Amino acid sequence: MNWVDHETYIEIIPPKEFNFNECLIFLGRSDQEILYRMKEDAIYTIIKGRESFILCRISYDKDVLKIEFPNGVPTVVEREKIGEYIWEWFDLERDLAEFYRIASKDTVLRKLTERYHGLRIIGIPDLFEAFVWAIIGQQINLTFAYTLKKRFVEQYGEVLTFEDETYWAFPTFEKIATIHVEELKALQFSTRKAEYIIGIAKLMNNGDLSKEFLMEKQNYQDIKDSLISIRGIGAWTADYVMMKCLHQPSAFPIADVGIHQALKHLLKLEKKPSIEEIEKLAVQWKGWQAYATFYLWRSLYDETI
DNA sequence: ATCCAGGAACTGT
DNA sequence: ACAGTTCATGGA
Repeated sequence: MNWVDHETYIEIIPPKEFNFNECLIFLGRSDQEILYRMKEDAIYTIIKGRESFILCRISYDKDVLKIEFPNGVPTVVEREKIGEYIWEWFDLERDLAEFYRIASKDTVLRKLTERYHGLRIIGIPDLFEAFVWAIIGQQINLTFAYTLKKRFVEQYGEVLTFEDETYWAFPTFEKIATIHVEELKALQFSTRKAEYIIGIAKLMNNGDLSKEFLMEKQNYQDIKDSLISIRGIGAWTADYVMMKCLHQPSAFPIADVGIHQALKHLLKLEKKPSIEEIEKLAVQWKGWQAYATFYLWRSLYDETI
């Protein structure tokens, strides 16, 4: 992490290919989002400190990310931890030079990387949150997915109120490991999804599953194999989590209907491409499938492309 | 009403 | 290993 601690606030110096406006667009994509809010070109969210939650205001000026703490300044250890979280959240460690080199020679990606230059994968650093969001999103429309997420967070998450605004933190696996399937069904989760989510919370609570455990693995396939062995996690969810949480650049949720839609639109196809057709296109994306996917998703909420 | 949505497990071959 | 079926629930 490249940062400067100013004690009452911190600054994060992102790599050169970074577009903060794209972060604002991505994070503002649903008005049902509950884990962060946008105000005056800044992002407000709460991040867990040693004991309490710390309200963070993230803004961008003169090529630097500025993180302020409207609700009180955290300790130096917490400030560094918050910096690391944001560094990871916006995938600032990644050097995009090779991706852009590949993209410049690719008919699909060239347009996207020109248009969204500096867009980075906005991740989900918390493993449990990544699992839950992926499972919620299985086979339902995104609008309903956000509704379910909002209910879940409001029911089991922690809340912080500051100056008449309410900020929510995602529920912990410790908490969800103690609830029952019927409770989630009451929030209109399907029986299956309720079982999957509580099952994963229990695995994590027992220490049988953690981000550290997964990150220790040597390669993409090892991680994917161990993810798929978990009930409720198929190929799509495994790749989604590897892309959004585990920073695997080769992660590629190829069955994703969003990818299919984006390609159909970009290539002006009559119908959505088959998996085989996508595999053919994606040969050139090798090593950067996760970024290709994220840029394709980005094009879905762009009317002008 | 009908199709579909950022799928996965289950069943049968 | 592969294909077809079932589950599940709201959005458009």
